[in-house]
Amino acid sequence: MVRDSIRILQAQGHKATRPRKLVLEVLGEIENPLSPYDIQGILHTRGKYLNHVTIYRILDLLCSLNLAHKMLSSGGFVKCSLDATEGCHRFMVCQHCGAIREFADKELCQEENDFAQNFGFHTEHHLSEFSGLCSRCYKK
Amino acid sequence: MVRDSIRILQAQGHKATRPRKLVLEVLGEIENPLSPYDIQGILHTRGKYLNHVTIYRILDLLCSLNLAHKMLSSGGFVKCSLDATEGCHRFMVCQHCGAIREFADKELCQEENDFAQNFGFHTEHHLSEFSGLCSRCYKK
DNA sequence: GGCTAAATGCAACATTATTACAATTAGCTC
DNA sequence: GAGCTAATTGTAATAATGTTGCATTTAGCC
Ligand SMILES: [Mn+2]
Ligand SMILES: [Mn+2]
Ligand SMILES: [Zn+2]
Ligand SMILES: [Zn+2]
Repeated sequence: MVRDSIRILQAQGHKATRPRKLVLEVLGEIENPLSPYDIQGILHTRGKYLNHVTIYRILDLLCSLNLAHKMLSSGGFVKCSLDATEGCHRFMVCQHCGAIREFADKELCQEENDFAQNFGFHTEHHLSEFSGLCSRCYKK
Repeated sequence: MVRDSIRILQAQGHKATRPRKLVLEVLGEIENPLSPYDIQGILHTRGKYLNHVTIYRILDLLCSLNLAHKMLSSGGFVKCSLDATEGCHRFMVCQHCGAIREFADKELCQEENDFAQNFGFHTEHHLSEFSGLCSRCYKK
């Protein structure tokens, strides 16, 4: 996964730098979306330092290459996660316990593509967030 | 629309204050999502002043009552718009010209509800953002 | 190992968001 | 309509997030 991203990076003429590897490493292993400062914090606990400006720039690059994606998080912050699902990022956010679950579904994408087509809109990326109650919290 | 919101506000024991009326007024007439500072700016051009803290608090309240909603904007900021569509907020954002078009679709909601149900998730709000090319930019 | 464009770090700044507390006001009672 | 009071707003201070310009470093190349 991270290796793939680095290959794509290089194939597009970008360097495989230490900061880029570190950011990809974190994104690759943490399931939840992460803000730039989240990433900085995680790396900090591992004794690695990256300037926040650098992290912003790396995330911008990854997004522009579709290797990562910005999304709406429960708190409203910009987050990024590795783009394992080619333009489809969906999240279920529990309003009660805050749990976030990411998933992808190509059928929904198709429906959305068709729908947008009616407006002459050509869709490339699908982001969505369902808020409600997770199975645990719903039972209560 | 705004009148309705005020009624709901009062029914829940909240006061119909001048700042709340002003924020609702703006949200009700501007079609695009607005950030707290957007709202402050619009009011400013009309000779009305509201402190940004007040606006944040009002938007929080409106969201908690489902009278408004936070969303991902093209720039990644938190925006709010009046909730005319009961838990369904969908946006098409053109990656080229930045145009934002809001819409709602109950069929998509149904599909999403069903999908989430498979995970035991009970969906209450649907947010989605399609990014791609609007009809104009796609032609070029 | 040196060269050079690309990338990072740093500093300064801009914007957005939150907190604590004092001042004001909407809605109620009389 | 005047007075009362809890709710709301404004103010000030601060925190968190995001951007820009420029000096320094480094990856990829010869
Ligand atoms: Mn993507
Ligand atoms: Mn809503
Ligand atoms: Zn839950
Ligand atoms: Zn366009």
